[in-house]
Amino acid sequence: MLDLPKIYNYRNSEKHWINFWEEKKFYYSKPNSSKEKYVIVIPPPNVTGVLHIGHILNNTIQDIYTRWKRMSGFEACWVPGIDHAGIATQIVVEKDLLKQGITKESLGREEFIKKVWEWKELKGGHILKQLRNLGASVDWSKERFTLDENLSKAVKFVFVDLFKKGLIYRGNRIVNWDPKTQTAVSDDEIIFREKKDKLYYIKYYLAGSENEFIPIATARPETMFGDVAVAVNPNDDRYKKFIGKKVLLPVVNKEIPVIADEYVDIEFGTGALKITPAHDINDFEIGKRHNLEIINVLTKDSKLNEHGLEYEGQDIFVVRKNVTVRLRELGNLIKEEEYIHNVAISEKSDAIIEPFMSEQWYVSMSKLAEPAIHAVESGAIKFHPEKWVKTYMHWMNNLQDWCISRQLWWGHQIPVWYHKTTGEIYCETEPPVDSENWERDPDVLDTWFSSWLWPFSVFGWTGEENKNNKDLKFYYPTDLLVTANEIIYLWVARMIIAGLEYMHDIPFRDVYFNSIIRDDQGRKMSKSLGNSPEPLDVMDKFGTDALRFTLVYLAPLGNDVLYNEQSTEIGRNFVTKIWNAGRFLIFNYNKVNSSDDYSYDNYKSDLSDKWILSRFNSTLQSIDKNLNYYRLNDYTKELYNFIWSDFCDWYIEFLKIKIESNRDSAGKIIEDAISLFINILKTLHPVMPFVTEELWHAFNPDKKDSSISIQEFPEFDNGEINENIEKEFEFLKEIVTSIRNLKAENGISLGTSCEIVFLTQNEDVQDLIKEFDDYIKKLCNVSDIKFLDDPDDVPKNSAASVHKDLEVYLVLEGLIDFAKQNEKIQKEIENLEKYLDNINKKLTNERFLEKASEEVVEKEREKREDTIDKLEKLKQKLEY
RNA sequence: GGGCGGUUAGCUCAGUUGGUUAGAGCGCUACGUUGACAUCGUAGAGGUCAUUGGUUCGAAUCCAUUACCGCCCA
Repeated sequence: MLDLPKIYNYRNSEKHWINFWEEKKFYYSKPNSSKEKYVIVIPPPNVTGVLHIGHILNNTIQDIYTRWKRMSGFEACWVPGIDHAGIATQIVVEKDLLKQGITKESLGREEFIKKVWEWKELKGGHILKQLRNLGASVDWSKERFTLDENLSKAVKFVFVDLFKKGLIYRGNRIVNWDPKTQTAVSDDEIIFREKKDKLYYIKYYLAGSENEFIPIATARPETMFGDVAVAVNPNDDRYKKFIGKKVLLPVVNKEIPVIADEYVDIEFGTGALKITPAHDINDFEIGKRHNLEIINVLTKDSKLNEHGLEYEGQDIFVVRKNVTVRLRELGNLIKEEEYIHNVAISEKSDAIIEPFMSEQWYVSMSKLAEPAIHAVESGAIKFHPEKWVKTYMHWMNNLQDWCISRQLWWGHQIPVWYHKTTGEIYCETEPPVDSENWERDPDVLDTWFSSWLWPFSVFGWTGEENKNNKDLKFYYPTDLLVTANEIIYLWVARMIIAGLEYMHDIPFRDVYFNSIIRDDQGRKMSKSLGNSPEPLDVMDKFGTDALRFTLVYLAPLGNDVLYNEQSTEIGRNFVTKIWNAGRFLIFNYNKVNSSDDYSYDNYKSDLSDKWILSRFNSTLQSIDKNLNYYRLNDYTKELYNFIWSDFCDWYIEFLKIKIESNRDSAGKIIEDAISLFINILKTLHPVMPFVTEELWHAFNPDKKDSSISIQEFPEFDNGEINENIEKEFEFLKEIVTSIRNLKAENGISLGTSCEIVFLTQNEDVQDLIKEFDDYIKKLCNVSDIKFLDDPDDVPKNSAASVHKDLEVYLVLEGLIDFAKQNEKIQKEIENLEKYLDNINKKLTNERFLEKASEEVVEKEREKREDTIDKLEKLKQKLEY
């Protein structure tokens, strides 16, 4: 083996192994494997997307499971891909074109779409290339795009099928209208932002009256042209007398009724509400209940239409000003008040969203949802953490129909044609034969309408005709979905619905909702805040393994993660630790094998060897449990503690001494240690693929064409786990620690050699110390060890520590501060007395003795014995 | 307004079916460079487990209450 360089060059290592893994096609999967499959489909990122820190966690988790299952003998398959992101992509390309002075209208639909494809080929899907840097073990041969031919076929098939089943319909509803991009957007594409506005108080005079009026408070006077009623709460004494009468709508001079509705909040504003069903979702609902007319007063670019009288053609914000002026002139304006409220903004275009009546396509959800509710209720699909089941159910039981049409050009155009003369609707996957007589619906489908088919469309599903193709049969249903809880409705629920409707089976068995990563002040990472570290920079600065490890280590199941770049040091330091442990082993292997001072012989394992094997197997057992229960941070913590504390701090420290004191079998000793270390590397590989691959190859110079990623994941052996061995070794550790402690307390550096006296009557303890006296001497820098069995023989000038069946004395003439020692012992005695009091309280409590289990009582008795014993010895010490 | 979470060391968090003198990492203090590692080692200090009440022999853990914080939906 070649000695390792002092510093691990992760940059070279990462570049090298990424190319190596791809060249060797290790992660390509075949559907005819004899192995059991394990499948994950990636949540497809936007074609316009760039990698952010949340992607790193999400994809690292998918990679951990893919690599773990692959090493555990499964045919693992992780499918990568991207979605076409209708609005976002269209906006990006439109902006690009505008820079050259070109509008999409001047190009026409067909030419514009060509431009979008050109952009996609050139710049789109950059995020997948970034994902390569993460070491994602995806099957690149299966990369998919939601606008691929087959995936498009699937979308068309589903639309036509649902239409024919009567589950897709066209309706005139209020939608969230983005006046800038002129399309409907879904609730989920909207963000709310606080805005300072004004609340206008307006008199609506009672018809025929000069002085009686109802005061109305509104933030949107410009919509009054669409007012069809005034609503008050039926329990509001102020307005009871007006119910059923009419008021005169100012400016418009039209009479509208006063109606009663429980919805009206008596406390808010004046307690009277103007009802504009076309421009407010709540008004729309009230209008429906009272059978009111719907008057749309806006155009698609949010100007007033013909209902706006003299204001027709003016932008709504201009109208707001002008109407207010007019109302003041007319004497109808009572007052204006500052008003802060949340305004809906389009996430993609930043435009203020306008509730807008328009004709859109809808999917009727309630019937489709039933089996999807059952699938989660019955546990066929499991959520991790489980709490999201509640959120899911809450939504599923209050389902709204899904608006799927978008007034865009980029996407799947709706397969519906209208007859030019009869108006008849034709909905098929292929255009009508006499196409000259038909006009196609210009709208495209919501991007999620293709994403909801993702778990089977990626495997070639295009409809009924091939639902049993080879890939689907093998890969569907998939095993795990890893995603963010933000899209539980948007995507997860809909995939379950689609899977059950079209594959008659759930799309995945387990759903893991990964943590949301926030900055160290708890704020969401966002571009506008600039609080998101650039992942590629962090990877370059700390190493990819370091970032992967840190994020998983910090991400507890079900909670958010507060992250800042500096915390990546956790991972970086750990990588360094592992690297150096590997370097130490190789260095010693070479030393032992190149010198005549050492030889290879069989070696009978001692307590420390049995202990580390026991610890390793316990660790393996927990790893298995933690990965199965999706406790990923426990998986990393377990490994971190085992490697750092057990393997490095203790086992390697013992190993150094062991090799020197067993020179004839040093070869065997180091080989055993290396084979254990290689197994450790395998357990670490899923989360840290690069450094483990690098080290594995260093230890296996003859396996140049292979990879740690296709080795077998170590299985735990219950027979190696031995509680007694662990206890015994822990006692040994306690002895070593107590000597170091005595030295530190008395201001004696570890470098200063000194003498130790052990006082014990217990032969097992004596044997243990004798067996390891060499280790104790070296680990604590002790020159001499003596045994005593009579307390009277203990040297007067010594500091002591008391243990079960053992007292340890540090002999150092003249250097011990006895006052300080006594103080410390006194404190310990006080603590122990308090502790003993508590135990005694329990043991004298009859109800405790009655009701607590035998085991627990016995444990308390033992504790009492030990404490009394220890107290006694400590009190003796005080006498010196 | 409705729903779902959270509150444990200076900071970030573990603590899985109630039984530990409540743990880890970072930070802090002291000492240390002996052939893996200063991106390190050895040791130490640091907590009324948000409040109040209840259930229980026993509560950080279960129930209720209050306060504060966060998220989702309207």
